[in-house]
Amino acid sequence: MRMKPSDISLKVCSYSHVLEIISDKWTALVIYSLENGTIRYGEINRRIEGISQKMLTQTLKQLERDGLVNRKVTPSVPPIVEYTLTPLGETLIPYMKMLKDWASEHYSAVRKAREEYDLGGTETIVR
Amino acid sequence: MRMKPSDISLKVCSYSHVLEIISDKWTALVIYSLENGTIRYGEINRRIEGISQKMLTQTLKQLERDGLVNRKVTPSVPPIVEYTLTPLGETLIPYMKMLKDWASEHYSAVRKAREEYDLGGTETIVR
DNA sequence: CGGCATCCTCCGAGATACTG
DNA sequence: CAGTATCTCGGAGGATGCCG
Repeated sequence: MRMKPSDISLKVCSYSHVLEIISDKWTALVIYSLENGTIRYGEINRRIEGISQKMLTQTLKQLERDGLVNRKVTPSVPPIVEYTLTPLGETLIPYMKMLKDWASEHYSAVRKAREEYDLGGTETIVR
Repeated sequence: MRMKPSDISLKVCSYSHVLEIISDKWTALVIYSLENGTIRYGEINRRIEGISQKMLTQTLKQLERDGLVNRKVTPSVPPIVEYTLTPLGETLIPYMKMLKDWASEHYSAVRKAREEYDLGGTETIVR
Protein backbone atom coordinates (compact mmCIF):
# COMPACT_ATOMS: atom_id res chain seq x y z
CA MET A 1 0.00 0.00 0.00
CA ARG A 2 1.58 3.22 -1.09
CA MET A 3 1.36 6.37 0.91
CA LYS A 4 0.05 9.37 -0.89
CA PRO A 5 1.53 12.67 0.19
CA SER A 6 -1.92 13.90 1.06
CA ASP A 7 -2.59 10.95 3.25
CA ILE A 8 -2.35 12.55 6.66
CA SER A 9 -5.77 12.43 8.12
CA LEU A 10 -7.26 12.99 11.52
CA LYS A 11 -9.27 9.84 11.14
CA VAL A 12 -6.52 7.55 9.99
CA CYS A 13 -3.38 8.74 11.73
CA SER A 14 -2.36 6.79 14.80
CA TYR A 15 -1.08 9.91 16.48
CA SER A 16 -4.61 11.15 16.44
CA HIS A 17 -5.90 7.94 17.89
CA VAL A 18 -3.81 8.26 21.01
CA LEU A 19 -4.56 11.91 21.37
CA GLU A 20 -8.21 11.24 20.88
CA ILE A 21 -7.94 9.16 24.04
CA ILE A 22 -5.64 11.07 26.34
CA SER A 23 -5.69 14.64 25.14
CA ASP A 24 -8.84 15.84 26.82
CA LYS A 25 -8.15 18.48 29.36
CA TRP A 26 -8.37 16.22 32.40
CA THR A 27 -7.87 12.71 31.10
CA ALA A 28 -4.15 12.47 31.65
CA LEU A 29 -4.46 13.71 35.21
CA VAL A 30 -7.20 11.23 35.97
CA ILE A 31 -5.12 8.36 34.63
CA TYR A 32 -2.24 9.71 36.65
CA SER A 33 -4.31 9.61 39.82
CA LEU A 34 -5.17 5.99 39.14
CA GLU A 35 -1.58 5.03 38.55
CA ASN A 36 -1.08 3.62 42.02
CA GLY A 37 -4.18 1.51 42.23
CA THR A 38 -7.82 1.64 43.17
CA ILE A 39 -9.20 4.92 44.32
CA ARG A 40 -12.61 6.36 45.09
CA TYR A 41 -14.46 9.04 43.20
CA GLY A 42 -14.28 11.62 45.92
CA GLU A 43 -10.61 10.99 46.44
CA ILE A 44 -9.85 11.69 42.78
CA ASN A 45 -11.97 14.77 42.99
CA ARG A 46 -9.96 16.02 45.93
CA ARG A 47 -6.61 15.16 44.43
CA ILE A 48 -7.06 16.86 41.10
CA GLU A 49 -6.96 20.53 41.69
CA GLY A 50 -9.61 22.53 39.95
CA ILE A 51 -11.62 19.75 38.34
CA SER A 52 -15.38 20.02 38.53
CA GLN A 53 -17.66 17.11 39.35
CA LYS A 54 -19.11 17.28 35.93
CA MET A 55 -15.78 17.00 34.18
CA LEU A 56 -14.51 14.28 36.47
CA THR A 57 -17.61 12.18 35.91
CA GLN A 58 -17.45 12.80 32.20
CA THR A 59 -13.76 11.97 31.99
CA LEU A 60 -14.16 8.78 33.98
CA LYS A 61 -17.04 7.71 31.82
CA GLN A 62 -14.96 8.26 28.72
CA LEU A 63 -12.13 6.22 30.16
CA GLU A 64 -14.52 3.48 31.14
CA ARG A 65 -15.99 3.45 27.67
CA ASP A 66 -12.52 3.19 26.19
CA GLY A 67 -11.84 0.17 28.36
CA LEU A 68 -9.02 1.88 30.20
CA VAL A 69 -10.69 2.18 33.57
CA ASN A 70 -12.84 -0.16 35.59
CA ARG A 71 -15.73 1.12 37.68
CA LYS A 72 -16.86 -0.86 40.68
CA VAL A 73 -19.99 0.11 42.57
CA THR A 74 -20.64 -1.05 46.09
CA PRO A 75 -24.28 -0.21 46.71
CA SER A 76 -23.99 0.53 50.38
CA VAL A 77 -25.31 3.63 52.08
CA PRO A 78 -23.62 5.86 51.29
CA PRO A 79 -22.50 4.18 48.08
CA ILE A 80 -18.86 3.50 47.32
CA VAL A 81 -17.59 3.83 43.79
CA GLU A 82 -14.06 2.77 43.10
CA TYR A 83 -12.03 3.20 39.96
CA THR A 84 -9.10 1.12 38.79
CA LEU A 85 -7.01 0.98 35.68
CA THR A 86 -7.78 -2.04 33.53
CA PRO A 87 -4.88 -4.08 32.11
CA LEU A 88 -5.38 -2.12 28.91
CA GLY A 89 -5.24 1.10 30.84
CA GLU A 90 -2.05 0.04 32.52
CA THR A 91 -0.35 -0.47 29.19
CA LEU A 92 -0.67 3.26 28.77
CA ILE A 93 1.28 4.12 31.89
CA PRO A 94 4.82 3.55 30.58
CA TYR A 95 4.04 5.65 27.54
CA MET A 96 2.71 8.44 29.65
CA LYS A 97 5.76 8.24 31.83
CA MET A 98 7.86 8.73 28.73
CA LEU A 99 5.94 11.83 27.86
CA LYS A 100 6.50 12.99 31.38
CA ASP A 101 10.20 12.36 30.96
CA TRP A 102 10.26 14.40 27.80
CA ALA A 103 8.64 17.27 29.63
CA SER A 104 11.04 16.99 32.55
CA GLU A 105 13.93 17.19 30.17
CA HIS A 106 12.74 19.73 27.65
CA TYR A 107 9.94 21.80 29.05
CA SER A 108 12.26 24.43 30.42
CA ALA A 109 13.59 24.92 26.89
CA VAL A 110 10.06 25.36 25.64
CA ARG A 111 9.36 27.88 28.33
CA LYS A 112 12.49 29.77 27.43
CA ALA A 113 11.61 29.73 23.74
CA ARG A 114 8.24 31.19 24.60
CA GLU A 115 9.72 33.99 26.60
CA GLU A 116 12.06 34.95 23.82
CA TYR A 117 9.31 34.74 21.27
CA ASP A 118 7.02 36.89 23.36
CA LEU A 119 9.69 39.49 23.92
CA GLY A 120 10.88 40.27 20.43
CA GLY A 121 8.41 38.66 18.17
CA THR A 122 9.71 40.64 15.24
CA GLU A 123 13.34 39.64 15.01
CA THR A 124 12.61 36.78 12.70
CA ILE A 125 13.14 39.19 9.83
CA VAL A 126 16.74 39.28 8.64
CA ARG A 127 18.08 42.81 8.34
CA MET B 1 4.24 7.52 51.69
CA ARG B 2 1.36 9.85 51.41
CA MET B 3 2.04 12.94 49.39
CA LYS B 4 -0.22 15.91 49.60
CA PRO B 5 -3.53 14.56 48.38
CA SER B 6 -4.26 17.69 46.42
CA ASP B 7 -0.95 17.58 44.68
CA ILE B 8 -2.09 16.88 41.14
CA SER B 9 -2.40 20.13 39.34
CA LEU B 10 -2.84 21.13 35.75
CA LYS B 11 -0.19 23.73 36.19
CA VAL B 12 2.42 21.61 37.89
CA CYS B 13 2.03 18.17 36.41
CA SER B 14 4.46 17.27 33.66
CA TYR B 15 1.85 15.26 31.87
CA SER B 16 -0.03 18.46 31.41
CA HIS B 17 3.04 20.20 30.11
CA VAL B 18 3.45 17.79 27.24
CA LEU B 19 -0.20 17.77 26.46
CA GLU B 20 -0.29 21.51 26.57
CA ILE B 21 2.15 21.36 23.68
CA ILE B 22 1.00 18.51 21.49
CA SER B 23 -2.63 17.96 22.33
CA ASP B 24 -4.21 20.63 20.20
CA LYS B 25 -6.32 19.16 17.50
CA TRP B 26 -3.85 19.62 14.67
CA THR B 27 -0.48 19.95 16.36
CA ALA B 28 0.51 16.31 16.22
CA LEU B 29 -0.36 16.06 12.58
CA VAL B 30 1.64 19.15 11.74
CA ILE B 31 4.68 17.82 13.57
CA TYR B 32 4.12 14.56 11.77
CA SER B 33 4.19 16.31 8.42
CA LEU B 34 7.49 17.95 9.33
CA GLU B 35 9.03 14.68 10.40
CA ASN B 36 10.89 14.15 7.17
CA GLY B 37 12.41 17.58 6.81
CA THR B 38 11.70 21.04 5.48
CA ILE B 39 8.36 21.64 3.88
CA ARG B 40 6.42 24.62 2.61
CA TYR B 41 3.24 26.06 4.03
CA GLY B 42 1.08 25.12 1.09
CA GLU B 43 2.44 21.63 1.06
CA ILE B 44 1.50 21.08 4.69
CA ASN B 45 -1.90 22.50 3.94
CA ARG B 46 -2.37 20.03 1.14
CA ARG B 47 -1.08 17.07 3.08
CA ILE B 48 -3.22 17.44 6.15
CA GLU B 49 -6.72 16.54 5.20
CA GLY B 50 -9.35 18.91 6.44
CA ILE B 51 -7.21 21.55 8.08
CA SER B 52 -8.16 25.15 7.44
CA GLN B 53 -5.66 27.89 6.67
CA LYS B 54 -6.53 29.56 9.91
CA MET B 55 -5.83 26.53 12.03
CA LEU B 56 -2.67 25.66 10.16
CA THR B 57 -1.27 29.14 10.57
CA GLN B 58 -2.26 29.19 14.20
CA THR B 59 -0.79 25.78 14.90
CA LEU B 60 2.48 26.63 13.18
CA LYS B 61 2.72 29.86 15.12
CA GLN B 62 2.23 27.98 18.36
CA LEU B 63 4.91 25.50 17.45
CA GLU B 64 7.25 28.29 16.46
CA ARG B 65 6.59 30.02 19.74
CA ASP B 66 7.34 26.83 21.61
CA GLY B 67 10.67 26.59 19.82
CA LEU B 68 9.73 23.32 18.15
CA VAL B 69 9.52 24.60 14.62
CA ASN B 70 11.64 26.98 12.60
CA ARG B 71 10.08 29.37 10.11
CA LYS B 72 12.13 30.60 7.20
CA VAL B 73 10.83 33.30 4.91
CA THR B 74 12.24 33.90 1.45
CA PRO B 75 10.76 37.22 0.39
CA SER B 76 10.49 36.48 -3.30
CA VAL B 77 7.40 36.98 -5.39
CA PRO B 78 5.50 34.90 -4.67
CA PRO B 79 6.94 34.42 -1.20
CA ILE B 80 8.28 31.12 -0.01
CA VAL B 81 7.82 30.10 3.59
CA GLU B 82 9.43 26.94 4.77
CA TYR B 83 9.01 25.13 8.04
CA THR B 84 11.45 22.78 9.72
CA LEU B 85 11.62 21.03 13.05
CA THR B 86 14.17 22.58 15.36
CA PRO B 87 16.55 20.28 17.27
CA LEU B 88 14.20 20.69 20.20
CA GLY B 89 11.29 19.72 18.00
CA GLU B 90 13.12 16.68 16.80
CA THR B 91 13.55 15.41 20.32
CA LEU B 92 9.81 15.01 20.34
CA ILE B 93 9.66 12.66 17.40
CA PRO B 94 10.73 9.44 19.14
CA TYR B 95 8.21 10.06 21.86
CA MET B 96 5.47 10.63 19.38
CA LYS B 97 6.48 7.48 17.56
CA MET B 98 6.04 5.63 20.82
CA LEU B 99 2.55 6.98 21.19
CA LYS B 100 1.92 5.87 17.67
CA ASP B 101 3.16 2.42 18.57
CA TRP B 102 0.83 2.26 21.51
CA ALA B 103 -2.06 3.12 19.25
CA SER B 104 -1.04 0.56 16.66
CA GLU B 105 -0.96 -2.08 19.31
CA HIS B 106 -3.93 -1.21 21.44
CA TYR B 107 -6.32 1.01 19.56
CA SER B 108 -8.29 -1.93 18.24
CA ALA B 109 -8.90 -3.00 21.83
CA VAL B 110 -10.13 0.47 22.64
CA ARG B 111 -12.42 0.42 19.68
CA LYS B 112 -13.77 -2.94 20.74
CA ALA B 113 -14.31 -1.73 24.31
CA ARG B 114 -16.27 1.19 22.97
CA GLU B 115 -18.51 -0.99 20.90
CA GLU B 116 -19.29 -3.23 23.83
CA TYR B 117 -19.89 -0.27 26.08
CA ASP B 118 -22.20 1.33 23.57
CA LEU B 119 -24.15 -1.88 23.13
CA GLY B 120 -24.96 -2.94 26.65
CA GLY B 121 -24.06 -0.10 28.89
CA THR B 122 -25.46 -1.91 31.90
CA GLU B 123 -23.00 -4.73 32.32
CA THR B 124 -21.15 -3.14 35.21
CA ILE B 125 -23.87 -4.07 37.65
CA VAL B 126 -23.45 -7.45 39.27
CA ARG B 127 -26.63 -9.45 39.14
C1' DC C 1 -21.38 9.77 48.37
C1' DG C 2 -21.53 9.90 43.74
C1' DG C 3 -23.63 11.23 40.55
C1' DC C 4 -27.25 13.37 36.65
C1' DA C 5 -30.03 17.42 34.77
C1' DT C 6 -30.16 22.13 33.65
C1' DC C 7 -28.73 26.59 32.55
C1' DC C 8 -25.43 29.71 30.89
C1' DT C 9 -21.18 31.55 29.13
C1' DC C 10 -17.27 31.89 26.39
C1' DC C 11 -14.21 30.77 22.83
C1' DG C 12 -12.43 27.24 19.49
C1' DA C 13 -12.59 26.75 14.99
C1' DG C 14 -14.87 26.59 10.31
C1' DA C 15 -16.26 29.53 6.32
C1' DT C 16 -15.49 33.33 3.66
C1' DA C 17 -13.32 37.29 1.84
C1' DC C 18 -9.44 40.32 1.41
C1' DT C 19 -4.02 41.57 1.04
C1' DG C 20 1.25 42.17 0.43
C1' DC D 1 1.80 31.98 -2.04
C1' DA D 2 1.09 32.67 2.51
C1' DG D 3 -1.07 34.51 5.17
C1' DT D 4 -4.72 38.28 7.92
C1' DA D 5 -9.54 39.88 9.16
C1' DT D 6 -14.24 39.22 10.34
C1' DC D 7 -18.42 36.71 11.39
C1' DT D 8 -20.68 33.03 13.12
C1' DC D 9 -22.06 28.92 15.53
C1' DG D 10 -21.62 24.65 18.32
C1' DG D 11 -20.06 22.75 21.97
C1' DA D 12 -16.75 22.52 26.03
C1' DG D 13 -17.02 23.24 30.47
C1' DG D 14 -18.24 25.89 35.00
C1' DA D 15 -22.05 26.67 38.56
C1' DT D 16 -25.91 25.19 40.75
C1' DG D 17 -29.57 22.21 42.37
C1' DC D 18 -31.75 17.72 42.95
C1' DC D 19 -31.71 12.54 43.71
C1' DG D 20 -30.93 7.38 45.07
